[in-house]
Amino acid sequence: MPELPEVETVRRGLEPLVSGRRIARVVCRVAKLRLPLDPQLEAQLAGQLIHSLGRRAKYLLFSLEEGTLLLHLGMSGVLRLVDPETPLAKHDHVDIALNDGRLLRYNDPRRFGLILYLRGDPLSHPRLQHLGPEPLAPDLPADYLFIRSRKRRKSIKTFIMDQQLLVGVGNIYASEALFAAGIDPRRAAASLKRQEALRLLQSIRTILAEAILAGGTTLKDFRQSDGKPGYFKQQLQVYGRKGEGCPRCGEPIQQLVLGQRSTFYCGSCQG
DNA sequence: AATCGCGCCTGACGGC
DNA sequence: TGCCGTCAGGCGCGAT
Repeated sequence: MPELPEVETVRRGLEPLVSGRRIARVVCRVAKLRLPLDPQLEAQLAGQLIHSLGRRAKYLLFSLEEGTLLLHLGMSGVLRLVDPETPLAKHDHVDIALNDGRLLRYNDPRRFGLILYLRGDPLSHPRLQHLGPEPLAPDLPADYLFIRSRKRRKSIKTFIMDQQLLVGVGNIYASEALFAAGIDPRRAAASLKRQEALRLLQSIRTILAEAILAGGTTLKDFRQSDGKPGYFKQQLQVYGRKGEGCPRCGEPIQQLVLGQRSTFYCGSCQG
């Protein structure tokens, strides 16, 4: 569900509210998300000061006095700061009570999310160490995508969604970036000319940045940390718009499946 | 090494 | 009304 802009939106919303707070206690109501929750989790976190809230790829990283709390929202995870009297809803799996009385509440119907407590350097954890660069890093070379795409035969759309290549691009923004760059999602990655690959990376960066400014995209589940939806859905040009007129040329938007994921594009603008 | 397909879960929706 | 199939923002695994 959440791609980079949604996770970053959550991070920005929560950061000022959790930094400097102490974790009073933790309550886990479900045994298993993507992985079984560590039975020690409640004890490991209790009493710890939260130094800061960071992000790597689509992971949130709570930097604690001792170690790091890693949290991934999966497809349907929602993390919100709520008042303690807020009634429990279905799929409210974990509460992290802070010393100011409020609760960080994790809700996740599909339970593809992940919550993990790590000691030591979180970036060297197996889940994080093979991740590609951050697309919004200022020092990412403009020709990074071009260089890496040589000899890669898979479709350019599945290629840019590969988190080992580049992090943060999921199914929505992959279609959007390819539309913005005017590139057919079915083309082999290696078939992109230099200028096309440069344009695509630039489109990815622009769209992710704009989506962050809009507070992310809400299709159904996603909520900002204050409970409001993300507003980038209104700016989606092709995703979810099969049959509607292309915003550029008016031809109907096409839909197909690539790598088992729905893909939207304009057959006439994206060559 | 790279690529593909599947499975993990629940819920919403459309067709019959 | 209900049942059934399909689909959904992610990721890791095993087979090829």
